[in-house]
Amino acid sequence: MTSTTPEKPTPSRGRSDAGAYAESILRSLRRIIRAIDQHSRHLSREFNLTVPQLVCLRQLILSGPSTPGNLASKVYLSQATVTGILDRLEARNLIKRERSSPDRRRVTVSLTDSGQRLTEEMPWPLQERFATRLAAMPMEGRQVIDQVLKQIVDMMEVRELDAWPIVGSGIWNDEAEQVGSG
Amino acid sequence: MTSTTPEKPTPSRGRSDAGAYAESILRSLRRIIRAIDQHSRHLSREFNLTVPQLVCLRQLILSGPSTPGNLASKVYLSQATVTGILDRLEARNLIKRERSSPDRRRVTVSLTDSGQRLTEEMPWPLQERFATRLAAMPMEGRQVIDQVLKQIVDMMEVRELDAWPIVGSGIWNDEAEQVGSG
DNA sequence: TATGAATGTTTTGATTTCTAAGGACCTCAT
DNA sequence: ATGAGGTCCTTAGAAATCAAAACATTCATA
Repeated sequence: MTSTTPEKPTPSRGRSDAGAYAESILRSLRRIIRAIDQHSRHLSREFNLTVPQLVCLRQLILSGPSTPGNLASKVYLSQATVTGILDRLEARNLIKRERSSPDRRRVTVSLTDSGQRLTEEMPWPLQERFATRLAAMPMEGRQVIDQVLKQIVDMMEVRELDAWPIVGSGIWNDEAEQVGSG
Repeated sequence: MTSTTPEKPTPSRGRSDAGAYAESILRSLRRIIRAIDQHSRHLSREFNLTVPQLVCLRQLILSGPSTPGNLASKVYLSQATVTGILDRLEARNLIKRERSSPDRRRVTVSLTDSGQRLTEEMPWPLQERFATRLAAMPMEGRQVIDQVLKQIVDMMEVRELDAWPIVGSGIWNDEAEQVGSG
């Protein structure tokens, strides 16, 4: 309780024209989340690994042994969630956990041989069809998808300092700040 | 730090240039899902309603009394998921369930008065900040976001119905999914 | 040395989410 | 009418997901 006392439900009305898009965006997001989940279950049936599990394993290959907390931040999951995922992977002997000697609070997570092998022969974590279609698009299109998603992340994620001008956030007005890369 | 992931296109094995975008897209999607989930928990703490619950309630206002299955398809959730959500809403007396008289398999779900009232004073299911920023964008920007998300949905969703031009040409058949004759 | 703040992980408790299986009910041939 | 096969909903079982609480450990400092 406390923190921000509910200073009365926000107006909630007043979505004049933005409203239509907002509804549609919400619907699309829901469908995307669902499609990802369904694909995850498909992978699980087929290869006995879910998408989050696969993502964690891949990250371990990419960055080498790591701690749960570190891994969590790399894959954008909470520490608690990663603990659960690691439990299941450990039970199947795909990763191992060891308490570090220097700082015994830390746990070092690393791939076992069979974990390494399995991960390497697993397919890409998102839909094969999606990847295929993405690859079939003109580069420009892929770039727009990438940019738009980053923009959504930017509009959605809560971050500490949050008082910047809303005016030109986007690839439409001008090149905008970061995001560029290339 | 904001959203600016230091995205140099990753040198993922194989994937050439589509790979870089694919990695980045996967990351962004994960972050979006997380942001939505976190907002849902925030709403839950603040108003005691999660996003899926709110979405179901809003849909009931929008379309009037409905059956669980119907509701599920409107909000893009499985029937089982909606059953669970309705259980919690019913326990709080925000909706009620009645078996239909003509066809007793069906259940009619409708809002109670307090459900109606509560739903109407709840805020928009997605981040206030997101909605605000969306509204602050030029119309074309919103439109592009909407279009891109729809495109992603289209690339991701598995729709097995809709006559695929499969016309058995042999080579494809053994791989072909369970299209048809289920 | 003791003690409290900080850090890192796991546990707890709740919800969401799905598929698959179970139960109730309807329809339509036979 | 009667049973087979659908349709609709709920239950079962499992994973993911988070915040918050509980543990374990380190570190600074009185």
